[in-house]
Amino acid sequence: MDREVPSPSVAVRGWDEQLRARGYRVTPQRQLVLEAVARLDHATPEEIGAQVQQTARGVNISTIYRTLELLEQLGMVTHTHLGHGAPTYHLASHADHVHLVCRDCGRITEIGPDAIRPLITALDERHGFETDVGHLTVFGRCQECRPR
Amino acid sequence: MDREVPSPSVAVRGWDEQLRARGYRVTPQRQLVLEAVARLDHATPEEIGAQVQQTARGVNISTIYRTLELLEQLGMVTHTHLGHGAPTYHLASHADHVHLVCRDCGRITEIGPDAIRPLITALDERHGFETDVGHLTVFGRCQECRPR
DNA sequence: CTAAGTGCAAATCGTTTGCACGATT
DNA sequence: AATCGTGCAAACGATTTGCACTTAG
Repeated sequence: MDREVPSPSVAVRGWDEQLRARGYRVTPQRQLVLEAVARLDHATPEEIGAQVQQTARGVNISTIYRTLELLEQLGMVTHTHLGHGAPTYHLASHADHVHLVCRDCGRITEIGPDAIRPLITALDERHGFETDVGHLTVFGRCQECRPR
Repeated sequence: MDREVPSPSVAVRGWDEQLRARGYRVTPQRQLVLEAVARLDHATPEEIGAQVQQTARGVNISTIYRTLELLEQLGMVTHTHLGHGAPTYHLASHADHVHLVCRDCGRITEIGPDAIRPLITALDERHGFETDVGHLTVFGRCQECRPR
């Protein structure tokens, strides 16, 4: 790839160092994917691919997948399943929230972790289960779609 | 299909009436799928297909999908996403529970709805959101896999 | 008899993989 | 220069669809 690597709108502090430190290489593709994840928030691999294309044509979708897998493994991004299709990725630093997905209108509401504190505590105390908050999605019906 | 329809090990009371009442036909395939869902609990379409095959060979996988969609629409069955692969189906009457999925060992724990009552209440009061309990899956780490 | 349901095969969607070429260290 | 990373194309698993044939009502 003939594109140079400019200083990124730093999405993750020291992302490049983190890569090198663990023996991975710093490539334009990896930077672009990370930036796309940061910019789009909750985007599918395909959407991330499209976003990346806007800067550098020719980045293959399989590279997107491989890169997302790597970044997730390194703890920089995480994914959640909203609905039935492809998973959506977001920065790990932005993971501490829960998604409410309306089964009728499809609207996705993001809420802070406060509402689920009691759940987390209950699962911990009663089942010894450590909840992965960022991965939690609650399906149901939103205010507008509920019968009054 | 040359198989007669015997009285089923009734999985859903009046399932056949419910179908006819809404203008749908009662077929051996639909009965078999419903029985398979009831018997297997948390089974994927493919597993349900395999179970159905044991009684009647030649039932196509696409029929399984179409039937599950219908039964779900009629409120007889529901599905949940445990992990990344195919969704799992179970009887709607058996829906009032939550799944805890361990990201490390993959173990699935089923717990009663009590632990999430506070969550349901909070989402309702604070966001007007009506939670679909049967569809809720919590990812995290189970007691055995947590570092002590 | 007639519309609804099914089987079959092909199409589609999301994702993964093998391999040769190119780029980072 | 030696690997690691990428692009490309093909393989894959899960699900959907078009269409002709079958069957419940």
